[in-house]
Amino acid sequence: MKTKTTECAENFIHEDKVRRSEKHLIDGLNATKLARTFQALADPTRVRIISALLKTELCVCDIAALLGVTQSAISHQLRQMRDLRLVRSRKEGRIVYYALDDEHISDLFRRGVEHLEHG
Amino acid sequence: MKTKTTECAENFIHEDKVRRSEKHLIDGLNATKLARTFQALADPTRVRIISALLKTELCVCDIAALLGVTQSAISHQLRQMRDLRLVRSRKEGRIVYYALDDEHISDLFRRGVEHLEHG
DNA sequence: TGAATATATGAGCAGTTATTCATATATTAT
DNA sequence: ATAATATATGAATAACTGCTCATATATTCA
Repeated sequence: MKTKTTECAENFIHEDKVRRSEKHLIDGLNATKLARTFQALADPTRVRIISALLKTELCVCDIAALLGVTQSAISHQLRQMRDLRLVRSRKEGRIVYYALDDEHISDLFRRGVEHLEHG
Repeated sequence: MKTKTTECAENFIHEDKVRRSEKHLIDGLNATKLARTFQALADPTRVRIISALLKTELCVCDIAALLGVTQSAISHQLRQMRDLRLVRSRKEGRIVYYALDDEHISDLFRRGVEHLEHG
């Protein structure tokens, strides 16, 4: 036969290690969910929005000005974040206030910051 | 003048809230760093690789077989993860073993899993 | 009513990313 | 030396993402 092998062996090379690993292995669906969770925090603008909302609600306008980002960009991100249940909104006249809506995420966020600080 | 205003006011709308928010605001550079940290966990394949390595080291071949992903795909991801210092590698003959190299990240990972479980 | 303001949104674009495919390198076995 | 095996990697591609630009909607104000 030709020299044709990019694939690994048919059986595991280290059965023992694989068995040990299998127990904690995450399945595809949960991996996707988990990845999506982290994805929510995987953008600088979203990270800054979250940091801005840590202690108080803010209107779109002020978030945009505070971060030095376009109103449109912020609005798009906020919509995404609302779909992900990261933030909730409250309308008062023509002003819309956004606030954090998920302590899980803000908890993860805080952990991330800790690692940044003494990592 | 024409009707031309997509921009918000020149001054903040809610000085008080903005002042409160400013104190905790993350700057662009740190936001980028933080986002990159979470980015590392923002992909299903990487998440599964991490879960596979939680309790033991594994060779590339076994990781690929265990996850049902191409050797090449795994190898590419591992390279990226090594550049990010998420994993380290050790070579023995023609076999390369990978293991987790960053408890910070695996800590974040575990937190994420917790949230999945009772979230 | 009409102008101004705050926010939302669709389309398009540019940059990024995960995977595949082909192939290279390194090590072991025959 | 030759074949087989384990891993790495470059190029190409397809999908995704974040932003901009133009514009729509909603509300307030004069």
